[in-house]
Amino acid sequence: MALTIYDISKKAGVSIATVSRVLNGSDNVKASTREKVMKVIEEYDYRPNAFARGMGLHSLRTIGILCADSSDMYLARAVYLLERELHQNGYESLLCCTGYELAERKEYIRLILSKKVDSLILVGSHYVSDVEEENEYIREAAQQVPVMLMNASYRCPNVYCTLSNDYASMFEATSSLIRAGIDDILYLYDSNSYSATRKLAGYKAAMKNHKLQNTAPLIHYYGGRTDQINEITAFLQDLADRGLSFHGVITSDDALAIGAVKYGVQNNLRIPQDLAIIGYNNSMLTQCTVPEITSVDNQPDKITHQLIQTLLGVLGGEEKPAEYMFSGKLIKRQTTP
Amino acid sequence: MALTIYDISKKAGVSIATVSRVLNGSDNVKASTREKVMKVIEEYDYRPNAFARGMGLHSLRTIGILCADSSDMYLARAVYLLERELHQNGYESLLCCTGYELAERKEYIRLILSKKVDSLILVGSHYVSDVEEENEYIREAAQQVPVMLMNASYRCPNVYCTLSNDYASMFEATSSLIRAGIDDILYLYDSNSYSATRKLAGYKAAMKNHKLQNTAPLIHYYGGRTDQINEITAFLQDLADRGLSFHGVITSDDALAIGAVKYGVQNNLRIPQDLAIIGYNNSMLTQCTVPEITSVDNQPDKITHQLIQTLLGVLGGEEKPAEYMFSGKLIKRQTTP
DNA sequence: TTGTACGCGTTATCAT
DNA sequence: ATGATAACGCGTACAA
Repeated sequence: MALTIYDISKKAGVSIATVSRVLNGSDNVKASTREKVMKVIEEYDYRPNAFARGMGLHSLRTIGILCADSSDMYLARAVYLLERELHQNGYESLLCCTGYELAERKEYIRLILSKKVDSLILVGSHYVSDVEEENEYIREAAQQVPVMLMNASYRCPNVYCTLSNDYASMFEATSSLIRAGIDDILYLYDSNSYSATRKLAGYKAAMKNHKLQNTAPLIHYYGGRTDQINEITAFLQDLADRGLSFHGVITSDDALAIGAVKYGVQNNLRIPQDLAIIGYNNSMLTQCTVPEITSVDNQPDKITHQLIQTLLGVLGGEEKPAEYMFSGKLIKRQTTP
Repeated sequence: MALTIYDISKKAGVSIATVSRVLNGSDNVKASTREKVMKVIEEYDYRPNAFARGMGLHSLRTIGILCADSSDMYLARAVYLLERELHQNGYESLLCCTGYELAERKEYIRLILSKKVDSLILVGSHYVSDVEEENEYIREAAQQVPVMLMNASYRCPNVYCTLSNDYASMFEATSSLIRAGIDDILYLYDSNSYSATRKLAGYKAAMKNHKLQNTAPLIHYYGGRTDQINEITAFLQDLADRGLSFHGVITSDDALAIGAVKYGVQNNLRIPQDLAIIGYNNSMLTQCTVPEITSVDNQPDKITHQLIQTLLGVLGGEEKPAEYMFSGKLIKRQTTP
């Protein structure tokens, strides 16, 4: 059995209260006493029991990080950054891969809240739905602990959002192609999440802004798996075979853009002259093809950093803005003029 | 304040012992009593306090998943699979991104053990060193909880290993190129971990097996970041510029293989006739290039599944083998003859 | 089958 | 500055 605070107090010849004070860095301890106790603690490598500690403090300094799929490149990066910064600040991370189903998400959150986490971080905009009643579970969670949303926006007490301005980024990306003289820009996406909706809106607005109204035939949803690049290529090939004409492709994700590059190569199209391509997320995938892919960097590093800072502030009792918005950057490479 | 077991017991008109029995599925409860208690529990959505529960049970059903960097594609996949299967079996996952430094790893493990996890899963072979004293921390951890190693091997009581036979996979990959008539096979790697060492040994053995002794000039360590593909390409270009001749490249990771493909394309080499390439991990990267990359699938799905099954067995008090070894598969694509 | 009473290892509140 | 002691909320012998 592991040592308890009683054992240490006996060995050090003090009361458990004093040991506790030393442990928690209280000022009210004589230097010599503190030293004496510390010596015993180190000698026996004593660590306070986490459960008992949690009972006393009503916290184990643990944060629940929820994401649909932590093997997704973008989400994985976010989770990594969040965990590292939390750890630096003395918090541990309970990882929850909830999948994309609402029911599963709900159940997972109920469970995790009963484990007494200090806060919940919802990574990715899949957690916010257009249907208000599907967001009810967020409201409920926020009644117990602060809820942090990464890349989604939802107004509710005790919910804090940190996100990238996907609308503006996509507006700018689309506009840049139009300015280069490309009219028929295919928009390819694979999600209906909050941020996906914002991206699409940015594309539409840019097209409309340049009097390109009839975008409906150019907007396509790819429902397959994004790690099956060849299926994406086939999807585009099929569209072309059916007579759709396009000289630009903008995608909601770099993987989709890879499919577009392969489609172009496969059809001996000159890139970017015959086919310009812009991806999203500025992942390492953009460097994997020849030519390399122009993409939007929405700065996950900055977002995660701000999110954690906000969280620490909130946990410390500070008042914090309910929403932080960052701008993305178009990183030009070889698939655009 | 949240409800306690006392509140529930009062409302249900029973003692806390009975509520506890209902909660923990004891048989010794009359059906009608159980129903009565359950009704109250559900009515108030009562959840037992996790800390108090942990104290009683000496467990919160939490597993520590440690990996150097959860944004690495391969590790991210493994973490995801582990978390999902643990969750299905009623365990939560404490994620720890420890980085690649020994000191940091040690400190992280000490911390995490004090949080009373039921077991530690060390993902990736970086955790096992050639230097025995650098593995001391594993022995110590194993004295407290079962330690599961994914893709590494280390013999020690209470340590269980589940891994892929990287030696055999690399032996086979190398042999296949040699059989195709390629003698000068460059070996490019980026790690000195346990599994990296095994891979290299497999390459060497295959070369030696075919009387190709002088491999030293062909073996190269790339110390840069693997998500900077262009640096990898430049690295190979530099080797070629210095007069090194090679018609095959085998890499310890798919990202490195991407660099090789780009090197080939850049120099107008015919792939695979002038330059054959084999990657490792069979990640989505293999499908990102033209031509697509032949790679080794070391079946992370099977490994993680077995690892969890072993873990559950061990936690349940069963006797389990100390090591499980899986075979990899060479997935042939377009970069090999 | 059910209830009582104690133990678990802390933190926190009083005294002193 | 230090010590005694009461919570904290649950599990579980043991008793009934």
